[in-house]
Amino acid sequence: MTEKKYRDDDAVLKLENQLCFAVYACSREIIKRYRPHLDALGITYTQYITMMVLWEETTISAKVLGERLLLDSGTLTPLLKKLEKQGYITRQRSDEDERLLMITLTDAGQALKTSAAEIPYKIACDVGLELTEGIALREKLKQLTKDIREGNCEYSK
Amino acid sequence: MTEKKYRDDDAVLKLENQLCFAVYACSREIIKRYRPHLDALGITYTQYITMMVLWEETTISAKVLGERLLLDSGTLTPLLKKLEKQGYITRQRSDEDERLLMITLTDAGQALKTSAAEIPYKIACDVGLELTEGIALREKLKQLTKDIREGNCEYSK
DNA sequence: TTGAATTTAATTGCATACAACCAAATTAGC
DNA sequence: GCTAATTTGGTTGTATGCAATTAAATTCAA
Repeated sequence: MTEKKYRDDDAVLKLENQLCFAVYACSREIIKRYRPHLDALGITYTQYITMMVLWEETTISAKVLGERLLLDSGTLTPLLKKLEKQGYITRQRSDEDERLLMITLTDAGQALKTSAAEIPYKIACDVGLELTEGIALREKLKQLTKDIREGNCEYSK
Repeated sequence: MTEKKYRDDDAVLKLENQLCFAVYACSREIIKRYRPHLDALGITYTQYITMMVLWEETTISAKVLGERLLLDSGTLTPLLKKLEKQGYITRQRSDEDERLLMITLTDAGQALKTSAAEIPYKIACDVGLELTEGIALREKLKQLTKDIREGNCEYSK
């Protein structure tokens, strides 16, 4: 039983036992699957989820966009400039508050939605999860993300 | 019902409905939680999971290491050079096959494991999942990663 | 009302990720 | 044995991610 205890202590630092690595690896593999479909549209994965927010909102401040995507300005600023250069969005300061950078979907950006519409179906096929199972997994991950962000554990600062 | 159909079509491109974004966002938030603990050790998250494999194997080829971590040489090569510079590993060509770069844990690398041993417990506290629930989520993600990599769907190339 | 605190983007620096390409070593066929 | 194909790392270029800092605009407070 001493030996068993030894193995258990070691187990917490084994890669295969890490939830973090399971999430991290899965994320990268999923995004890799999107690439060929997104290459056809000329956008990256991060640009794709950014456009997704714009297809819902049409106009949104960079700050709120960052909150939705959980990305900060260091990531968003260059990404939004690229989307502007590609003609999918416009970037202009708010009249009421010059600090706010308002992002607006262009007609070309709206048109891109039509091209993107088939992607989720193609990916769903890859994933091979039942719809209800996929939804359950997604909601579990959302809850986990929320818990981690709120961090109600005093142990870790 | 026409209106309902319209809403359903739109739903597939909504950010909140994407499993990919749930995984992607969760991954980044988890890694963000690791940062303060890993900063104390002077390593990054990717270096941490790399060391995790070395703590199990002691010696491993760069190729097999990449297969374990699902990372390619473009990511691993500079990362391993940094770990070598920090004294945690050695990099040397195999005698039998000069193409193979053998990575070996040093004493300092082994010692680092002791410092890292508490991290999983601290993170587990943040995550706030029941053990069995965390295991279930982890295994679900592993299966999903496997399915995506194998990609038994002819629809997406 | 005016100087301090706050908010919001942008910038900088560092560390991934990964596709595409390249070079060296090895193996396979003939 | 010798050449072609394969294997394995390394390099390059592009695009994130994110902490830390800066700068401009706005709000708050005495």
